[in-house]
Formats: sequence, C-alpha cells, structure tokens
Amino acid sequence: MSHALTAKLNPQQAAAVELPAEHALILAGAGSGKTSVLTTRIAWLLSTGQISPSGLLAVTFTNKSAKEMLSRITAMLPLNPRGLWVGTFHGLCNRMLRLHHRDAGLPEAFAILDQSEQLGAIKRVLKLLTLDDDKYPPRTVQHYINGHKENGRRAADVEAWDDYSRQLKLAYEEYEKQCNREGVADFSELLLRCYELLSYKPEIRAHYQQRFSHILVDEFQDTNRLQYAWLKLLAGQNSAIFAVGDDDQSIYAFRGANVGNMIDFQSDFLVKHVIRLEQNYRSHGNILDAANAVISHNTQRLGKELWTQASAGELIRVFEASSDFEESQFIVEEAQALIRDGMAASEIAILYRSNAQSRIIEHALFSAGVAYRVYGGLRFFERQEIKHALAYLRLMANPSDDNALLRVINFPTRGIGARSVEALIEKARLEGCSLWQAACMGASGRGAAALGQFVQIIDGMQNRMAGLAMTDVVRVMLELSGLLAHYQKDKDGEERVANLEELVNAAATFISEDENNLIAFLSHASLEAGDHQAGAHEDALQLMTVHAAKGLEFNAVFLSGLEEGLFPHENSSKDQASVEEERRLMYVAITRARQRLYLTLAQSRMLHGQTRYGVASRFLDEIPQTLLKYLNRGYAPSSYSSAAPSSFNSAAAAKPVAAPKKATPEHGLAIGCKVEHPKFGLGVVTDHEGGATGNVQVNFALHGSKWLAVAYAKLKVV
DNA sequence: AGGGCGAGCATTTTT
DNA sequence: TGCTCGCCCT
Repeated sequence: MSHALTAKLNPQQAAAVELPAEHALILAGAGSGKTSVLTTRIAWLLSTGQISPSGLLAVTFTNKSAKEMLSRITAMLPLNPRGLWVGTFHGLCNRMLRLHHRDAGLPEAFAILDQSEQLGAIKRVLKLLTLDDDKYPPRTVQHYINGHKENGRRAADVEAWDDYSRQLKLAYEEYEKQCNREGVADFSELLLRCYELLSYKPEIRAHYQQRFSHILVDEFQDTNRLQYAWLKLLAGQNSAIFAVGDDDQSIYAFRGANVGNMIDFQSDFLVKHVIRLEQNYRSHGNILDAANAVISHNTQRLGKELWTQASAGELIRVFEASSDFEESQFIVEEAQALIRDGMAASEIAILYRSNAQSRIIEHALFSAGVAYRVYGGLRFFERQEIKHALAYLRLMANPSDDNALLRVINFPTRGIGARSVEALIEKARLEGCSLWQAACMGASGRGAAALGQFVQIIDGMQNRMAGLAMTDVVRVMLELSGLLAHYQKDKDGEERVANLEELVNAAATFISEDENNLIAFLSHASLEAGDHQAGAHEDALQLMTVHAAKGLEFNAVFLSGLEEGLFPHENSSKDQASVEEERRLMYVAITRARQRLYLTLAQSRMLHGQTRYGVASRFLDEIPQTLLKYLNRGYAPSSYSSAAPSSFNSAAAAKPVAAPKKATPEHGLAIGCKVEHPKFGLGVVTDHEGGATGNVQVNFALHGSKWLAVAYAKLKVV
C-alpha cells in the first residue's frame, strides 16, 4: 500500500511520509515538493488505517493552499472533503467557535470583522473616548490591539505605566466591550477566542485532543505565538504534530510571524524527527547556486542547501539601466522577445519589492500593448457595493451589529443624516443598548420618520427571509434595501450592478454543510475575500510583489529594482534581523524561476516625486560573479546605450538616455558618479552645490546619504 | 450629500 | 510623483 503512494518520492520525502506517529519537523526548501509530502503523508496515514478522516487536522495559512491540499488528498483517496478538518487557522477556529459558540461566549450569529471593518470599529471607540487622532492614530491602535491578541493578552493582561499606555489600554478595553456587545469578532479574536475556549473548557479540550491524533501544519515558519500556543493546546499529550516549513522563506515577521517557533517546537515537543528536503525540482543549477549563495550570508538559520539533478542551465542575466524608465523598457522588450520565442506570457513574472514600482512597468507594458495582470488589487468581497450588501445581510442575521448598521443606515440615502446618527449613538449609549434597539424605540424630532422607515426595511427583510434559499435571501435584500435600484440609477453603476448579481451567483454556488446558511455564507465572505482580480486565467504577464510570489513558480522571472534602499528596503536596512529578512525575501524571489532569471536595477529612479540615485543592492554582490552575465557591462554614465542582444534570438536593445541635466562641476563629480570614501565606502553622487570648493551629496551604500565638502572629503572616483 | 481641494504621506499582507 | 483622507463648501 505504502509503496504505491511513495513510489514517486525521493528517499527523504518517503521517509517523511512514513514517519511514525510522533512529532516531526520537515525543513522543506523551495521547490522541494513539500505539498506532495504533506498530502501524501495524509493519504498514507489514512490508507494504512492509522487514522480515520476525523482524526486528522491539517492547517494552512491561505484558503488557496487549503483548497490545494484538499483537492490533492481527494484525488488520491475517495473521501468526503466536508468531513475533513483541513483549513486555515482562522477557518478552523471559526468552525470550532460556531460549534461551541455558547461556551465561547459568542452569539450564534457572530460576525467576523475584516481588517478595514476592525479599523472602523476602533475609530468609533476612539471617538467615544475622545482620544486625539493625532496622538492615537487608529492604525496604531489597531496594531497595538492585534499585537496583544496575537500574544494571547487581553486588555486586562496589558501593562500600562504612563498616561499614553494607559489610554491605549483603555482603548483596548473599550474595544473589547464594544465587540462583545455587538457580537463581532475580528481575525485575531477568532484565534484568541478559540485558544481560550480550549484553555478554559477542559471537556472541550479533551474532546479535540483525543479526536485529533495527527495535526499537520503547513508553512510553519509563518506561525505567530498565538497560533503556536493553539497548536500546542490542541495537540495535548496524544497527538503527533507534523510541521512543514522553511526558515529561509520566513518573510512575514512584520505581521507577527515568529520563526523562533521552529526552534521552540523542537525543544518544547522533544522532536525526534527532523528531515530536510533539499532536492529541488524547480530550478536550474545556476539559479539554485545563486539562491544558496545569497542565503548563506544569513547567520540565523537552521541550515539547508538546495541541489538539483537538472543541469546548470543559463547564466543569470543582469541589466543595469540608467533609469527606472529604461529598466522597464528593457523588461518589456525582453519579455516580448520571450513570448515571440514561444514562452507563454503567464509563465513570465515581473517581481518587485514594493507596489509603487509597478506603475512605470505597467505604463511600459501598456504602451507596448502587452497583456499583463497585476496581483494585489481589490478583491471581490472587498468592493464597496458588496460590503454594503453584506452589511444588510449581517443585519438580517444579527441586528445588534452596529458596524453593519452604521454602514448602511443611510445608504442608499434615506434622509438619516449625521445628526440623526449622532443622536442615535447617544441614545444607545444612555440606554446601554445597540443602535438597532435604540432605533426601534423610535426617535423624536426630525428624522424620526426616516429612522422608522429603516427599521421597517430591516424588519421586512427578516420577515421575508424565512424558509428562503440563500440566493433568494440575497435577492430580497438587494430589492428591499434599494441597493440594486440605487446602482441601476447611477450612470457609472453598471459594473457594481454586475457585481451585485455576481453576489447572487456566489450565494448559489455556496453550498454549506451548515444548517444556518446565512451565517455560514457571511463567514465565508469574511474569511475568503475572493480572487484578487478578474481574468486570473488569461495568458498575461504576471506582475506582483516578491511577497505575493511566494509559493509560485515561473519559467522566466524578472526581479527589478535591485538597489540599496529599495531591496533591501531602507526601512529594513538598519538592523541585522531585518536585513536577514530582506535577504530571505531575495531568496524567495530567486527561487521562483525555473529556467531564466533576470536581475535588473536602475541608476536613477523616481521615488516620492524625487529622482533618487541608487547603488546596486548588496544582494547582487552576494551572488558569485561566475553565475552572472552582465548584459550591459562597461556602460559609461553619460551614454549607456544598448544592451548586448540577450534574448534567445532577438536584439532587444535599450534606448540611449539623455545625459544628466545639471552641468558637470569643475571637480568632475557629476551626479551619478560612483565614488569611494575611506570611511563610508562606496556611494553615488546625488547632488552638488558651490562648484569646486562646494559640497557634494553622496548616497553611500552602507551609510546612507551625506553632504560632504569636496575639498576635505577624500573621495575617489571609481 | 457629495464633490472639490489641499495636506500629508509614501514597504511587504493573509485571515 | 500620485494617492488617500478629511474637511469645507455648495
């Protein structure tokens, strides 16, 4: 039995799949077949009869990987996917909380707040407490609250020592109260609430601990403290945790991921089995050598080196452009050449460190008429009209949801202005009730009629939804709320109307195992915001940040903006730890490429409305020269002309670029000149003033930008 | 109520 | 430079 499943695996993969029921850590390098190992492990456990489907819990970070895992398991074994506990951390916690909402202290129909809704809720709290927006920016407070929750701390557990921290703590306390009153949970609340449920309810904890004999975790390096604690609690003494991850691909520390969990895991759980998957099935040798060379500069590693049976392949192509404009021209022409040679556009990715870099590339692609797709835009359930519609649906499920009520009480406009809303809020505060209850009590003065009308609308929806299928519930809502009519009247509302109709389809497609469809549908909408953009499957060039590219692979990859300050980002080049994270990001970027990798940089770049002159990224220097092929080495700052022909068979030539506008001063240190300083090292001249006896501004690779007196600074032109 | 405008700001992001 | 946010004006 096991032979059939593991036949296609290499010895390390097979060993991992067939490990005994004990804690294990699988260090899976990029492209080493980790998903195969994870899914085959599950199939092996099930098919050898070691566990039944209900004894298994597999957790991932994204819905995409959860779906991928499910479909691969069900392809190997005939199983009902609904019975399997395979999902995201948030999805699984939501599932448990719905089942035990009473024990968790949540209403049955609790709503899930996404990031922006949480921010809105926090703004209301801050307003209530009359905290100054400048001193307590909502985003900061949000970060503060989530940070504490992700470390398992309730407001009561937070220490406050001065006025500032006392106010923050107070805001957290008020926010907690507000969420409880309204029956809503934000994303981190799902995890924390579930963790507390398991901590405080021994019988529930015992139930799940006995039930799940095997817990499998994907992308373990991305777990935060709370997720780790949750896993530990769930595992108890009897389950085996099978954790798969890659410390070298840990790129989410900024949102709480704690790579240290991998080390803690080994000691906390006395892990006996550590298996390294180092054979890479994705990239050619030169690409892997480059990745290995770069990542070897990191000090905090568990240790791993990728290798491949594939040939060395092509050299990595480096293009140093004079400007960001020229850089994007180069990328577009080169990509067009690849497409002409038969490569599918969707197999070509253009990666960048920050979203702002996409603009100029998009412009170049647009001018050249090349189809492209940018990842990272608004998603379906994040659209304004969909949010409005969902708010009505939420009110139908739970009218005490003040967030939802405030969103739509006057949308479409029905004469409930800011004054009426203020009065309503005040009334609810005095009565200690929800806005809905306050609204039901009726209002005095102007606006009373409008408020009554709103109450009737919601009541009407609730009355008519009984016994209806989800699609009809959505239709009734669109009708009675006036949303559909509103957008139909709007001359630019065509797309929004189409999206609302799409929402009806989404409801139709949504088949739930849950008995209360509306609540399940709303959870689904909050937890899976949907695809990033329409046309996902068109044949188009793929544009995305390096972060977004994690987990993906392409035949050809352009990695742009390889300059100090951009990549590594200047905000991350101060301390060693963040430089190491940037380096892991570089490692992720390089390992996305199967056959061909381009590294591009620009000497000058428009950033925040100013032209900046950058120095080549340190990461470029960390790649052995023998792996690189400079497409335009030996350019001169005043006339770089074209690159050597570099594509398979075309001469994609970069256009010559005009010389710098400012006249060259007498000392010869023109803008763009590379110089070396005895103390600060290498840099680039970015500005000058006062002629031969004046000053020059130099942007040093390792010390940032400085003004220096030409007469004294021992600058050497290099 | 909704648009216009100026100020301020500007990694990375899933759930 | 280009966007978002909030405020003010109509």
